[in-house]
Amino acid sequence: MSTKSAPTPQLSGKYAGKAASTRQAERRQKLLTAGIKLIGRDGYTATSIDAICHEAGLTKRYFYESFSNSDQLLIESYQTVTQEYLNTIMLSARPHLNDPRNLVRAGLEQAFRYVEENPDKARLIMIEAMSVRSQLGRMYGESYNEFVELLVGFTRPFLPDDEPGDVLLAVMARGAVGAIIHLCQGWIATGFKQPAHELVAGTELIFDGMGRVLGILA
Amino acid sequence: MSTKSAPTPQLSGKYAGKAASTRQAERRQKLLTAGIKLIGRDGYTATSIDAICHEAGLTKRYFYESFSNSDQLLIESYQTVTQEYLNTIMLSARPHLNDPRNLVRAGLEQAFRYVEENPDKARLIMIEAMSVRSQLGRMYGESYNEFVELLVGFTRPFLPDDEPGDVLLAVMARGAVGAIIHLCQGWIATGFKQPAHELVAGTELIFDGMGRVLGILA
DNA sequence: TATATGTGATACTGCTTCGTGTCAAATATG
DNA sequence: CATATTTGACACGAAGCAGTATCACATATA
Repeated sequence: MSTKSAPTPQLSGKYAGKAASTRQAERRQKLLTAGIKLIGRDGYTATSIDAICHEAGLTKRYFYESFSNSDQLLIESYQTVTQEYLNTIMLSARPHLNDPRNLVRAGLEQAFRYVEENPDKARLIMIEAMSVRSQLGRMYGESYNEFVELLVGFTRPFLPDDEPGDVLLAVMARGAVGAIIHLCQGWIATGFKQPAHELVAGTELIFDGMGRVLGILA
Repeated sequence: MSTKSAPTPQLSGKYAGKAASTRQAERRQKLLTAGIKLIGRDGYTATSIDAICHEAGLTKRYFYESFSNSDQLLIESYQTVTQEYLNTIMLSARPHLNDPRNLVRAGLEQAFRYVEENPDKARLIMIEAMSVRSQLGRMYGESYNEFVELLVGFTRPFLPDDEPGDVLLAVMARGAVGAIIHLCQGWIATGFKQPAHELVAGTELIFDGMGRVLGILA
């Protein structure tokens, strides 16, 4: 059919000096950042795909290049921020692995500090993700289990032999995580009026009590 | 203008043997019941006004007769169910007002039992209300404060003089409520697989620890 | 029976969003 | 310069929902 010379130019896929995969990854990251910001600030239902693209400086075509729909973006935003949150807490706690009281204090201080310093991200993972999680069904198991496991991992080295059993220990850890989350939710909703140190101190007392029940603290 | 005789019939507003106000109240109740069921079962964003009206056996006209929009219905559904939840817990706890351990146990047992017996209602007040609450801004203060106050009220009679101060006591109470709510959220999301008594026992341990910290329990 | 009001079904307008498609400009390659 | 790909701006159809309006029928009163 075609008698054209077919010079087949541009096979590398480079554009603006970057490879195709690089540009694609950058676009995806921009969308993720925009999604975290807008969903965290305005809420999931109030955030349209168009708004995210506008915030990211891209068009819808590139949204669907990286995500099949807005649910996918929410899930990935959630996982990204959760991981970051977890990492900062672990980093703060790591220097005190041998001292239960300072371990708890350092972890709690960072847990609340991160929320105050990143209110949008905190709102995303602590408030917005909840409703969708229930509809998406899955992912609740994963949701805060990483925190629970972190907590149990920190606790285990100090446990005496007559611990109350893994089942109850897991329930207590989940409850403790719930206490922190709930306090943060209220803190966010009331504009961080209460000083962080009060929240830390109160939460410390709860952990203190659990430590006594578990036979870790006097 | 009008030379009509104007016989002014039907001033009572009765219909189907009932007064206008009665019929109106019945319709409102039907809508509220339908809203609680559907929002709790399908989620707030997935529930349209049409669906609520269909479930209630009414038409949209009567929805707007009783509620200005779906937010109003959600708020009222939330308040209604929350009050009911609170009442059942208070009823179960009342016989044990002089015994901290049994007081806690009876309250917790009912707190979890209600959730298992009324999953839709529990999902409404524990999951669906959260996201909207944050958007509606207000109402977080009110949200679980009633539970917190209930808890503090139950606790106060047993407190020694050297309690850690109202501020910390309030933080602890909010944390405790958060622990219960979070455990219930996970319980709902995983289809009530875990036996209720395990959740009760684990939560009891948390309360036990707080009781020790507060000087109530040995 | 005649009239006025309550009720139910449904149509309709307006709006928003999703997901896709089109087209011209920008950039790379020969 | 010529051609192919990438990009950005925007248009378009389909769908869903909110809120209102219309019309026929049912019920109450005289």
